[in-house]
Amino acid sequence: MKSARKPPTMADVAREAGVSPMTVSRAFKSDAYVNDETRRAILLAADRLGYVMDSMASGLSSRKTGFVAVTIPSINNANFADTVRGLTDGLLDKGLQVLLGYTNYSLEEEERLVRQLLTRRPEAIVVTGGKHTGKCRAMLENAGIPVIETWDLPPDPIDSVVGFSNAEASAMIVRHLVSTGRSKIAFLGGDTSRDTRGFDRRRGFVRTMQELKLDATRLAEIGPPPISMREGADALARLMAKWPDTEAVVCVSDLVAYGALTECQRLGIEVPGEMAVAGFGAYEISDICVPPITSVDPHCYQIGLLSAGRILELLSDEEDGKSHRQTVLDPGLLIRASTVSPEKA
Amino acid sequence: MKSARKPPTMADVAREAGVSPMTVSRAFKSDAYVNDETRRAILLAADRLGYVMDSMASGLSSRKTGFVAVTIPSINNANFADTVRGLTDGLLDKGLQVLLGYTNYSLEEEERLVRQLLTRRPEAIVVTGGKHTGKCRAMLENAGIPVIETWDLPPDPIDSVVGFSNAEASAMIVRHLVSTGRSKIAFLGGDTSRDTRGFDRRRGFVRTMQELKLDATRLAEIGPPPISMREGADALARLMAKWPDTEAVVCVSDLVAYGALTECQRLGIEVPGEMAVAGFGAYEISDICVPPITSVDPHCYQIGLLSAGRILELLSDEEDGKSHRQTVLDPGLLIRASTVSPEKA
DNA sequence: ATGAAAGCGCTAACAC
DNA sequence: GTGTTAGCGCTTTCAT
Repeated sequence: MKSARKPPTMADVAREAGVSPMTVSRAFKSDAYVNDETRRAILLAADRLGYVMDSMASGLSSRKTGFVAVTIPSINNANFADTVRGLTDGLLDKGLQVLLGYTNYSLEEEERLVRQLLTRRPEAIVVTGGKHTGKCRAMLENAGIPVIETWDLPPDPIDSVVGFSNAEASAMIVRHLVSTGRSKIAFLGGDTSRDTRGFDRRRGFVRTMQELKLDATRLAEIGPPPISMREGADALARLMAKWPDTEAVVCVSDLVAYGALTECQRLGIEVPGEMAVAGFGAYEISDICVPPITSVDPHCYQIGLLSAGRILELLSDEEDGKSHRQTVLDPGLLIRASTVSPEKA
Repeated sequence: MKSARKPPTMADVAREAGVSPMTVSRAFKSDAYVNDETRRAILLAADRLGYVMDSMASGLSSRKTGFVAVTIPSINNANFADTVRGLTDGLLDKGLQVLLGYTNYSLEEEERLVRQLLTRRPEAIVVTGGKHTGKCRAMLENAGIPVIETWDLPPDPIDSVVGFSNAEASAMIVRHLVSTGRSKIAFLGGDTSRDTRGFDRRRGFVRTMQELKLDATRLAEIGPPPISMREGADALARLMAKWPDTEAVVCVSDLVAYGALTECQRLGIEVPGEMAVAGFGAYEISDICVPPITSVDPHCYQIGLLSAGRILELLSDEEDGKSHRQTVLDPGLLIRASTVSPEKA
């Protein structure tokens, strides 16, 4: 089909309806003053011509593009997808559209992406994480729009924050495992600083183990993110080769945890009898697998929804003064059969 | 931080660098003729001011927004995420940016979304599926840009197609199961016309079973998409309550298949000994779970990559004549232990 | 309730 | 190689 003729403009609609372009413009805004009958006629004319507004031109003129830019590390990740859903849902009625990009867990790619996104003059920008290259941070600071850092609690926030403590998430898990009588506990993943959140979870593990006077050296390396289930399985195999008496594993994500669980099944290690397995992220898999896996729920969707709320707040209020607000979420601990014996559950 | 001052314009950079705005414009295009030294000076001046191009204004003027619009049913789906990755990767060097939206598997939402996306004047649009509301189809036809329908083989395509036969995917699975000696085969999912691809998979199942003179009535209903693993598990339970002698299940997706597999484990049904389980989508889960699940690989990433290629083709060539091209992919059958006994594998 | 004029930030087209 | 002019499609502002 691909009719190469260029689409009709507001002027075309105006001519068709016998009014001025300005009236057409008003007819398309729900709030503006237009005679009901005139509006109806205009909308009809528009329909006849197959007119679709040009929001690029509209944005240029009004200085409101209707975009909210969002960066996530990976599009293929249920956790971040949920956050994006929350954002989209929270912005929908306000006429704001999410402009999404992903960084492949790389700060350099984030810088490139942020520049590209700012090029579209979004009205606000939401980034995952609180660590950025210098240039990237500068761009965000100077963009003149609300900036929300999520999924983390940066020590020196750019503007607003909607996040949680990844270190504390690990601490919760460790305390839970210790309470079930385990002490030879290992951590799988989080060895690369590329995945800052995973790194923090590992730091939280080590710190908490040390606080409890336990051996915090059982750490299995996994490659850079995205981390697959397979890598989780491999990591568990290596772990058991090195420390065969390990009683529990804290995993950087549920995907790793599930991989580890399947590896236990292959190795004939009984879960939770001989080995407790815990994950992070409250992915569906950990709820339904056999046995279900204990996990931490970071409330991904809420992160998005709260970010949207904060954006709307910042966009309406002219309170440039009291910015720098932190919204701290409390991750929930989902205790399941992978860490507690059935009779105790 | 949120400095509310509005960002610098090209004119500001021009002043700072002592040149005309036009020269600044050229300096930012890699191909244009600008003195190397002048360009360097301009880029430096831009950096000093923290200048970031306004591609909205640029797009308005040049009639090239650099957007490729994409609609997928759900953002929380590894298959569609892979297609988007393929698209993004295929468009990256050409300076085209994916503008993503999701429809929640609803044709009405698709219509709303397509209108919103067209508003941004994308240079091409990629939609998932070949079924649309009348208005939506009209908008796509009249947009004057390349339209790619994916993940399907529509009988009456709008423009280009990059897809595969969902019905044939089921046929492959059925033939495989029959070749392993099963005949009492059921289908899980695909009962709602909302999920047109799932529906087609189910149609393919029924048709193939009938062709083979087998009972094609063992069909378990599942609610509207997105379909969770849990729903797959529930469906299997209902199926076994109704037809306890079922020997194999063909599932509308790997998520359903995995849910069914776990339910078998809970019910003490041995897979593949007492029950064969097959899925669709080649999700990672089906590769790593115990036993791994036989699946169909639709080559999601390739769909995206090929769509990107087609777009670049259509955008460069002025061959409006020979449009309507169909690219048909061949899904691969991944035979795994959930349908074949270990000794036979 | 509607219209006219000006301009948003950029680039196409042409001049030099 | 660089500058000038005009204008992309819309909305702001002011007038009526």
